Amino acid sequence: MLEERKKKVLKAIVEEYINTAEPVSSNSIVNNYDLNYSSATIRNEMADLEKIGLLEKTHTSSGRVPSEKGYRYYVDELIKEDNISLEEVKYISDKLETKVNEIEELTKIAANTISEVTHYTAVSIGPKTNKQIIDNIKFVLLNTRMMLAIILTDAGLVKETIIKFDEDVNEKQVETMNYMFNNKLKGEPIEKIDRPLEEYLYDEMTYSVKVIKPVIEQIKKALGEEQLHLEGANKSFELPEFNSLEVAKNFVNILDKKDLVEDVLESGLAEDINVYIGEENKQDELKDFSVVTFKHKVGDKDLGTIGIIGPKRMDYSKVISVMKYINKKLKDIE
Amino acid sequence: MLEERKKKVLKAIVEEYINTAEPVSSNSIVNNYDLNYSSATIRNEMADLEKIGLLEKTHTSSGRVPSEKGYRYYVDELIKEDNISLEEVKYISDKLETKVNEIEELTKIAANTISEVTHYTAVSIGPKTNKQIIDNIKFVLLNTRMMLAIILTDAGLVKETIIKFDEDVNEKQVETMNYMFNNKLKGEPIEKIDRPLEEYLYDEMTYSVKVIKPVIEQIKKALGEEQLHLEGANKSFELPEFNSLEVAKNFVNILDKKDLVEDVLESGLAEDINVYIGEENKQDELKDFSVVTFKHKVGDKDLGTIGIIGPKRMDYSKVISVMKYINKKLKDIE
DNA sequence: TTTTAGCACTCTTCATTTTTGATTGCTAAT
DNA sequence: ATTAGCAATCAAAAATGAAGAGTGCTAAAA
Repeated sequence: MLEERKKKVLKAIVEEYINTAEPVSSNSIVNNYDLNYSSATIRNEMADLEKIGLLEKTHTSSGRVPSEKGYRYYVDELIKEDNISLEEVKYISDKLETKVNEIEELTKIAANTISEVTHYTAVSIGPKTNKQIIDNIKFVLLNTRMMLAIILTDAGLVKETIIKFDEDVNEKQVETMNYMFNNKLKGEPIEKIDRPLEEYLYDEMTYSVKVIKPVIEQIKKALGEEQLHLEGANKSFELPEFNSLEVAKNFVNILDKKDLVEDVLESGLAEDINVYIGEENKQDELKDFSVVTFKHKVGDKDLGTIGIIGPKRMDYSKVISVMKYINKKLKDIE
Repeated sequence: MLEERKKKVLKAIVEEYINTAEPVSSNSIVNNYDLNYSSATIRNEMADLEKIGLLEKTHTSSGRVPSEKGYRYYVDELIKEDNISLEEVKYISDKLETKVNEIEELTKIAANTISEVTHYTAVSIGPKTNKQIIDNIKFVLLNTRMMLAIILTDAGLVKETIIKFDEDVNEKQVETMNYMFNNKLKGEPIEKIDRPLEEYLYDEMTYSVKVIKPVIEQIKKALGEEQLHLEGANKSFELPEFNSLEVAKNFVNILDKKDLVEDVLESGLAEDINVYIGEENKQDELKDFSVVTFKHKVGDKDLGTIGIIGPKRMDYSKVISVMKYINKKLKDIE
């Protein structure tokens, strides 16, 4: 347990560093934060905080910079109040009130809003489908060789996909499919659309493999496609840490790897807001960045995940407050 | 009209510069290209080419760099043969053979392929819908307050969109809508879904505005949404010109502005391949970049546009060859 | 007339040195 | 326990200098 004054010093240094991106000197916090001690006293405290690994120096005569452990302590112990202004609350409420017909659309809007308010890069991904319960499957014949499959889940998710055939298909066949698929799948989780089901259907239906196979294949493909979305990639480039070409390049590379970003969004374990600082990230590529994510959930229903990827020197207090507020708002909507 | 030797010198300089990104000296092209003259002779030619504005110097004692006019001359007059290898042809053919059910998907794959083969950043956008002829409109009731609208066009495009209602809707209403919309719109271009049509439908149908209005609104919205797609943003960052932070930042900013990229893709006027070099771009933001685009078209049917955004020092010969080949292949598929 | 060898001149790049200034840690006084 | 004061440290910026790549021009050669 840290003494009260040490906490104050650490908090001041973290916040000053978040603001300026420059190593923080003993003098600068004496002047700008209400610590009525001389710089020498602060220096002693800083030396202590460095000893227990919460601060770091870039070189012997430089100011201090928070270590990852320092940020972690700050996030866990030193941010108490919400850091969100009335204007921001208003702005967020307004944007989330847009009428949308699809959950994915809402998630995108939320990601966009977070990026706008925090000035960091946001990513989002639609709901994980494979655990969702199938409520209804509809097939609609578009023409003799083209059909639309529509899958509705209990979470209110609607997925459509086009299926093309190599031979003509008629209404009667589609009706049978409608019956068979619903009969077999209604109430089951989406992941049930698997190998055994395929075989069952081959057996059960008299229609050729040429008809059933593309249906199953395409449905699986469509449901598997995670729709990744990116907001405000350019915003990060305004930050001083992105003046290093290496950092900028790494960042672009990360955003370009969809699998990686997906993995980042999916690896959040906490109930509400996940914060991963630098090396805490499971992904090697992210060890110089911080990530904050949350799952948009109503009950057990997973409706998508939204995250921010930014520098370790991230305004955690703002980001977490905004995310909490948006998460709450989203729950209200659904 | 340029003398033959001057053409050779210009070609050599442009190609050397495309390869090395370094100002080209008289010596380097004497050694590496088959110009059997002394460096002094080449220097004289270079001075002449500079006088007529095809070359530039970065400072008095530096080698030459092509001017935009120089690149233009190179593109228009100096690239004759296709610059595409057997391996590349094979690679492209293989990738385009992937079975896809939607045109947008095919366009994405094509964009990805172009990016892979040329190592530049590719962007693509789905077809402009408003001129397409409506072949069929289908409405499918998903539940009492949710409906799916499916629009098929003569170009083989299928667009679906979900529509939510504030009041319950029944099958009979949907049937009437099916009839009315098709009756009024089949054979008409999509842009016909406009104000007069709305009013006509309000009059003609007995259902409340609460039902008709969201249908029209949402259909218009869904059809208006251009699906922008990006491939290989990170590839550009490997190029030496992107070592300048300013250039890198500009580039990220461009890619982030969807309207701008859309505009870039849409502003191609040429019949097949459009090449815009630096200041030739209508968009201010692109004056330090070059853009090559083409429209994926079958007959009059617009099926999407694909483009590359890269440095002015772009391998025009490779990019144009690859695009021509892919364009041809795409036509074969449809 | 065209081409080229040769050389002075220009300018960038890179490495090295010097200067400046911010900041610390320590010591001794408060 | 706190702080004033000061030497020591180190990065960043500025200044200096040497090396080298490339040109343009002139006068000779083809």
